[in-house]
Amino acid sequence: MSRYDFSSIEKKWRDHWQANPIQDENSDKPTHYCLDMFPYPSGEGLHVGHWRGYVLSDVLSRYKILQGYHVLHPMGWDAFGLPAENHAIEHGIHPAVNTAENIRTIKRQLKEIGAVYDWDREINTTDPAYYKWTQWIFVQMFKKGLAYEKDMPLNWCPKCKTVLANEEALGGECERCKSGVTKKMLRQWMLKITAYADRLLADLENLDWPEKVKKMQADWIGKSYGAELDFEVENSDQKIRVFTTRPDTLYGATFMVMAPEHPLVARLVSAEQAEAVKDYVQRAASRSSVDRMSDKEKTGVFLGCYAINPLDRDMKMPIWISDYVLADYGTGAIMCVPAHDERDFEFAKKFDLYIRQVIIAEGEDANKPLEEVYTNDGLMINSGRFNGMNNRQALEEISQEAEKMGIGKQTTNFKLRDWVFSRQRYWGEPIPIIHCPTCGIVPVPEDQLPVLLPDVESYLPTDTGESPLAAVTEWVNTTCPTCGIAAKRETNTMPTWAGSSWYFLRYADPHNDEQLAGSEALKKWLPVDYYVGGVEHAVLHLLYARFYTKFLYDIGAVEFEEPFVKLFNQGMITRHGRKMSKSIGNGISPDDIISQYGCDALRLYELFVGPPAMDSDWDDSGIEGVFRYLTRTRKLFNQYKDNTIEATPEMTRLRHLFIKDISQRLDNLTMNTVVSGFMEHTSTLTDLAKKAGGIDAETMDALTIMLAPFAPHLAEELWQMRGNKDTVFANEWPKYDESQIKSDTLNLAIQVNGRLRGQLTVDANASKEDVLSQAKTELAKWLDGMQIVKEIYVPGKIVNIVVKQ
RNA sequence: GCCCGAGUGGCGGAAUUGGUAGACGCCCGGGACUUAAAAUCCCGUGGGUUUCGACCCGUGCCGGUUCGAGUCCGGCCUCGGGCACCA
Repeated sequence: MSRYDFSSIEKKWRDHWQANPIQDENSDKPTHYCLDMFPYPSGEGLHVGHWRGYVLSDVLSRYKILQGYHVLHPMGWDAFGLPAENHAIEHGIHPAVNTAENIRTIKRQLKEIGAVYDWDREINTTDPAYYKWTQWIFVQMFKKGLAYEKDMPLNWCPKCKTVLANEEALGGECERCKSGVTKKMLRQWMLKITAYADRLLADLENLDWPEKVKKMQADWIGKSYGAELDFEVENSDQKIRVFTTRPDTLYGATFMVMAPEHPLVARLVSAEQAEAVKDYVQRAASRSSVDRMSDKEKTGVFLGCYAINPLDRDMKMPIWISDYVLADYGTGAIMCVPAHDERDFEFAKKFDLYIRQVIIAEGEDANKPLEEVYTNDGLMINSGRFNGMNNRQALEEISQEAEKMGIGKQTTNFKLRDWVFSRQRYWGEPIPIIHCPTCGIVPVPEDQLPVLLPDVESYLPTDTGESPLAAVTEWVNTTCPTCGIAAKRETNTMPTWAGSSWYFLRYADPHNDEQLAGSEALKKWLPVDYYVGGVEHAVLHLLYARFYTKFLYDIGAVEFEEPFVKLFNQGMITRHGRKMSKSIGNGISPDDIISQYGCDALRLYELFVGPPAMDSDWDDSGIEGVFRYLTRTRKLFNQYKDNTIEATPEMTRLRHLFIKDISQRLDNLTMNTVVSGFMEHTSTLTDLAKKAGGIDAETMDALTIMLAPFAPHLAEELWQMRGNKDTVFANEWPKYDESQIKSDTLNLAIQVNGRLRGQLTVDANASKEDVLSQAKTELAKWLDGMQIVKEIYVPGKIVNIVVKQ
């Protein structure tokens, strides 16, 4: 038997499904929405690493179809973004042209995977009919005060020449080009995602998502509980407000540090220190965040003035500025407790500031000098009437005390910052805003949406912080929709995340031009039941999409608060241990694999390569194994398709075991072991068939149906080979009966003192005494001359005889 | 520094959650078929000792619990990932 002719089989069924879809669009079955994170249509096309998630979601979709669901499994394009724009800059070709070309390639590739994508629902974020609604959402946010303009120091990527959101500038590096990010003072559009911080955090709890992703989001939102406290400044009527999570350490606050950008710095600085402070502030402003973070040692300058510790008014706290205090977290100023905070300790050591210990480990000598920072819990010392109290309790009581004194209140703080939403680039949705000299900021009226992205002469970004759109004067100059006088359009565009923050809604009703999606369609399909994609979007796309959904819920546009019920992150496929990419030259094109082995084999290997949630290394010869399996299965059906016999007891038992193993493993998403299961059980079936001279119809049916989600082309072929006229997907997933799996005999391991000494086959109904006496006969040579201490029998598993000399 | 993962044959990985470690596959070796090769099929394949019946040792390291530990507990080591001055 030679290798099976996959190419004609696969072509035949692809064409057949195109003409005869396996699902009825008007079905009234219960619905299931299985979604892939839609791709950016990169010029590199897809490599086999991308396919891992797509195969997984396709298998799950087909499984759901066989379980009687009407499944929505759509695909589309997240097509705004820098690569297309950079390509345009280099070649002078409009990004839309290049993007369309890339989409054609990837769409062809996706069709060859044999996926059940519903191409009638294809969406493209750069389509004006789509981004009309992206802009509409922005206008709604503006109306609710959630989109606002602000001057602030922002992450600026000098290479991409645009501002970046905090989420795009992790570790001070541009998410796209890895350049060091600098700060630039610019007037930018912001989205008030912080207004949703509490809900975004609280609702994580109920999501069926990987714990890792939930934790990453929770950390990113970063809620902390503490108090805001006001400190008087000596010889001044100014007060400095700080945020602290440790009010219990208030007696140990011996100095204070403010961010260099803090508005009070200029007012408080003494004449003697003015020069030094000015230098420091300027230097801090000019340094990139990478620079600032790479500092090994703390830096700072004394302001020349003192704050007063409210609980110990004799304690004069020198006020410093330092860039280790962040201007945009808390109040931009901190009380420093060097004895109990590592950073404050380091700062105090560097500048020789007073350290006062206020918490001590239980049982420790209070007079022993503090040698290193103590951050654990303990008992209060040097803290007036709180001495001897547990510090956790002191935290409560000192907070209350501060509140009573009118100098503080309990509060919470978030690490999450508002979302910098404008980009100084061409290839994005224009922000639908008009600047009018008399009316100010006016949103484009909804009936005038979309604001079309105009053509430009040059796509080059500028250094001025202005988008290339600013040069298109005939587009920029418009009239105010409110008062009608000459006005100018906003020239910034939206970040690429804008379109992807709500696309999953659009698939439900992709051609609606009245609403972003009709409520009937939304009710039918949403929220997404199963979302499959890479972990790299843990705090970007997934957080933004949750925010958008909550906002749309608040304005009544959708009826659910969380977009994705269940999330699965597939692992990366590497080659020689490295991520596949064109620049490294280790990418493997699915096109080549398909022409050599067919897409069913590729699908199976994508699953067999390793546990779906873990990274796996692509092995060129590994696919041989699954290909051989498909060949053997084809051969088996060729041989026995007409030899249907009565099921032998062994065959019946195998069928139930086969169904159980595949079903359970599939439900657990351990796809690699599903493939193992197919191989193992099909091999057993082959042996049984040889012995019996045929296979029963029910077993052949079950195998074919179970194979269908994994190798749909071959399964459909096998189904047809046996004379069936309908599609294999019209069947129901086969069921198993546990009682049919039980065998008449049990194979037991027998041990002496926990060491394996043999095997025993016993009747399944044998009594404990019976089994033990058989085992002892078998173990005679090990028990001879020994005293039996204990006899253990775990039914169906093991016998262990414990002996001693 | 902090927070997650993960360490099992030559390799990718299984192990029904405390019960026969190494399923399934790759690679490799032997055989059948063939003029030959490819393809296919069968057998072998953790290490060691061996009187060929079997016996020792083996899941990163050290210790513990248990009749029994890859799995549970305590302490380390290594690798991968995430966050990183958030007061």
